[in-house]
Amino acid sequence: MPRRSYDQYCALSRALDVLGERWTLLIVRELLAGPRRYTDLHADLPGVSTDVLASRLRELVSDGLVTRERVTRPATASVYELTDRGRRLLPVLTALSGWGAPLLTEPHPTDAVRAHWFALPMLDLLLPPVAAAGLAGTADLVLDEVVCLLRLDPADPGYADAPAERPDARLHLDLATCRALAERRLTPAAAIAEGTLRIEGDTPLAKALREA
Amino acid sequence: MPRRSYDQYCALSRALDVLGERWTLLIVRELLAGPRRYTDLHADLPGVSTDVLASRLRELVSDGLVTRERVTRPATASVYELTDRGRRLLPVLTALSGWGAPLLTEPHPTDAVRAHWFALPMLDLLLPPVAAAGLAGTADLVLDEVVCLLRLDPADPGYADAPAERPDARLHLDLATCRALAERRLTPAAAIAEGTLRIEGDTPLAKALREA
DNA sequence: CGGCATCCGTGACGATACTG
DNA sequence: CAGTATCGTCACGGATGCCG
Repeated sequence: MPRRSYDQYCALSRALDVLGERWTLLIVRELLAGPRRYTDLHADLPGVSTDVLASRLRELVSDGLVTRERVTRPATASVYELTDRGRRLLPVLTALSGWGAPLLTEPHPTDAVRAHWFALPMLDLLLPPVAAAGLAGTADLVLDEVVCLLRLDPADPGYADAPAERPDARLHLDLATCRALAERRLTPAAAIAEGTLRIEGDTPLAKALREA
Repeated sequence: MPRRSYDQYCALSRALDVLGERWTLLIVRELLAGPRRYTDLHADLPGVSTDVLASRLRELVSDGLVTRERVTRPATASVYELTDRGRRLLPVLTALSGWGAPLLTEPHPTDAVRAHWFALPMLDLLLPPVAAAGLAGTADLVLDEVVCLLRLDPADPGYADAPAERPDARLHLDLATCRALAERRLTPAAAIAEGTLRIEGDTPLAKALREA
């Protein structure tokens, strides 16, 4: 039985037929941080009910955006991972994230927060200068003491919620600075001058980031 | 009473709180073609029920993406128009449209079709070369005999479903060519060589498009 | 314990009819 | 023309239960 469709011969409508249901794009956001088990997804998506999560994952697999693999260690579990087609949603997520940045004012008391949710706007900010310099590498994002990894590779950009073993650069900043950078109210150079952004490392990538 | 929210401190979630409901982004797509009356919107969004359309428009107005104005000529009507904030959704729509392009294979028998729905992928294709050349202007898109207007102005891109009075260029192509271009299976240069794309005009903009 | 399936209450949605 | 009113249906959210 086919899913509900807009029945319009339009690329946007077709994309929304696949992605438009509740939670779908947020699941993709989680999976952009790397392979995830069902329980991890459920933990990082507070409010999603178990059946809706299972249903969305099934749809994502059948639409070719996600693969599912069973593992037996440490426990029997399903691991979900984005396919290449799914990873190509990164520009969609960064565009949406960029548009939504001004809506991110003060946190609501009931808001959940995860560090890797801020990787999306930072990728949007840092990937262009890295690409312009013809570089690729990784950077740790240290946001209010919590670390996540940015894969600053124009050919295969992404992020993870764990720090890298040997990052090419390490960025220290707080939430307010991150928001200001995401909204383009502040340039990286100005943030460095202010002292609210610190970029460690002596690799070409770290230097390129400092000059961005 | 507040609307349903994901309650996540994340720019993407915030964007989806505003845009994630059914029909919302398709209404924005329609309004990117210029001011529209309620009846026009209802006609170009087959399947949307009157109450849902009215409700979405109210939400869009209250979220600052759309303005509503009452006019009395030719008849008493409401005219809806995107605000600047709403127009800034163009990159989001082109990203989604670009991702969805490969899903646009053969039309389903029940699919609706409108010429200006193809303006989105064409803007995505043509805006970069126009911007790179430092130009701005308008072009008519003649798609299987149906015409719509592309506003190829990097500072204020958009489209309309009516032809321009004096377009700087005029593009003739059919649906299959349009799809191939949108998916990047075909370059404009190759399409011109094949004869499936014809670009008329002797303005700098027309020349830039031919060289793209 | 992880990964769902089931049940149920609520709200969103779609179709039609109707009104200022 | 531009919606509101009504109603049936389905999607969603929360809780519970089952099964390897």
